Amino acid sequence: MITEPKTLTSVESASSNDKTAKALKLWVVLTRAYQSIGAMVDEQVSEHGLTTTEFGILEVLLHKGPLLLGDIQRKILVTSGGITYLVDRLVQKGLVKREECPSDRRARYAVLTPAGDALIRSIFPGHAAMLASAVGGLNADEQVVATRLLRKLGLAAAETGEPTHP
Amino acid sequence: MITEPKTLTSVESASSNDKTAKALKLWVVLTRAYQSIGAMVDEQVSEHGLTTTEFGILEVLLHKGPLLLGDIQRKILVTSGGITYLVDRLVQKGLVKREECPSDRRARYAVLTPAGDALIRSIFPGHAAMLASAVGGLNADEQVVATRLLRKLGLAAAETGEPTHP
DNA sequence: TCCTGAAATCTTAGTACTTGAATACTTAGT
DNA sequence: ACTAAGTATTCAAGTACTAAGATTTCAGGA
Repeated sequence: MITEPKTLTSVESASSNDKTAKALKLWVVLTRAYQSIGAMVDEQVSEHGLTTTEFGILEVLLHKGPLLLGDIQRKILVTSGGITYLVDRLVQKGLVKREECPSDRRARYAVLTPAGDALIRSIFPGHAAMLASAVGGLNADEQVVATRLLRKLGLAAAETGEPTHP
Repeated sequence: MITEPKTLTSVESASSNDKTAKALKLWVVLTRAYQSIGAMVDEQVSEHGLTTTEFGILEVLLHKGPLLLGDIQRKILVTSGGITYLVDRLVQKGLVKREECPSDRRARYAVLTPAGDALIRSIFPGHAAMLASAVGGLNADEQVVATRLLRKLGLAAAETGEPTHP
């Protein structure tokens, strides 16, 4: 093995290159994994006439109960206009209805209708099973490790991206 | 600690619940991590007047050299109409040009223009540095582990999702 | 009480694509 | 030569949003 002689600056830049190379690689595989699984989710929920975002709203309403639009918005990460538009669509499909908030007349709750409740309950088990199979390339221990690292990664990135308030 | 008595079926379903619960959690944190970092990427490339998809095309052309449109299409996962549309936009911006393929006259290469080459070279270091900072919540060892697990996850999911050809 | 700033939602206009189908041309197999 | 399949393009229509701003309501202080 022959290593090339390096000046100090080239050593520094090599070390920085290694850091950024690792970061780029991590971003690439993160993107690929997300796209692969995301495509499967898209396909499955579209069979039930829903987009993934719509499915996400029904899912969160199923598990958390009625929520203010703003709370849903923050949970699924869309703009304020987006949540209005999405809930409108779900209302048109008869899956969700709006209800007044007694303590704040600006705010509205989104609530599952019986049809919406029935639909999400009928879809959810298959969705969970599909995800279990999609992540089956990792064994249980690996899944736990991956979950821990991704949570840490996501939280740190969210902080970096969103500089602290003034 | 008191544990409830369980029938055999409820034990089985509890074990299955654990499996799907782990899968769901993994999918959630994967999505969050992707969205957090993706938002930062979007913001940075939009400062240079590019969409993330356009940036992805310039990036792959920088690192792989001229590519057939179909190759780019498969790499960035858009439709055939989409790649024509995207390359058209980059041509209009003067960043890319099309060139004939001598060995197959149906096909066209996309090639960076000097302006496109200069642009992507000027953007890329900042992009890489931003990503390095975005994934800085994980130390070097954790990044390596995360990369290995995500690669494995993505490859396995891609196989599950895309059943083998007939 | 009245004002001011901020929060919650809604409205409007626009963007970045996708879908799907039709077209033109080229290559490869028989 | 004929046929089937691959590559790119065009085009119309549609989708799933975002961005920016308007509207209504609330909360707290002068």
